[in-house]
Amino acid sequence: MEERTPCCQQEQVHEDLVRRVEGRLPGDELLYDLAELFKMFGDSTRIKILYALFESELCVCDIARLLGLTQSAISHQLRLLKSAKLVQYRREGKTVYYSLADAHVRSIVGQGMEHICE
Amino acid sequence: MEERTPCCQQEQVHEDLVRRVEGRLPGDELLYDLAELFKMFGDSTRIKILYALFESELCVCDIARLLGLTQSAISHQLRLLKSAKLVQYRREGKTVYYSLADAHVRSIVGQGMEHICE
DNA sequence: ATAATATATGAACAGATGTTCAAATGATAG
DNA sequence: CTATCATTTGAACATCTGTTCATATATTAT
Repeated sequence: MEERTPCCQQEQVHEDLVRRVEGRLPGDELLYDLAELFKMFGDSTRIKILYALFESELCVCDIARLLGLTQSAISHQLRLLKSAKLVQYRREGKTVYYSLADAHVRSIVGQGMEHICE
Repeated sequence: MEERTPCCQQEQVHEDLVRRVEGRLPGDELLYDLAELFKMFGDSTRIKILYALFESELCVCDIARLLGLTQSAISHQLRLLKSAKLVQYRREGKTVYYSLADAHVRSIVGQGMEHICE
């Protein structure tokens, strides 16, 4: 809330402030990876899959039936979730069962839900 | 890990399980909104903006300079973050200062960072 | 071996997203 | 009023994303 010298047009901006903030930012690569992680939560199909897995381990076609999408679509999404280490799987004969990989998933989704329910 | 009857081809699948899970899923609209929220975190420009605002309130052109993007690009992104209630702003003359809106932002981003740093 | 079934993968396409450029709005100073 | 500056907005465009369809792989049974 404190007053500050104005900003944009010349070199002497909030130059020192900007530089200080810049010094504290995590590296570009890390921030890129973080955005990639959140992209996984940023699609309603994938969010539904994760919520479903909150309740129970499920096979690919269970999820497909649950969401009303093709098995192929679900499989593509599961591959993404797997690559982000949000889900894991086990094979049982022809069937592959997926489940949550990690406790962070619940807490991230939970915090998000809290935010929108306020 | 328990064995189960197989799944996909007929009606009698994991039908009861699927129905139980279905009953516990939040409504489509809520899940859609949740995905929309996480989309906000799913872009490295916006993640950088949020991280910058962890450090300090900043004006639009500070952020533009910090990220090396046009002020227009930042403004577009801030509009999205504002509509998701992740940032707030105050006007001071010609300048508009943005800051974080809400404690959830830090905890969501923090949990995400923990996940990828494991 | 072949057939049947569950899942995975690749290509293609429509729709969404992020940036830039140009122009508009809002605020202050003269 | 006009001029100037910070920000916002709209349009255009290239890129990315999610789905479907067709096909491939993997497992089991015959």
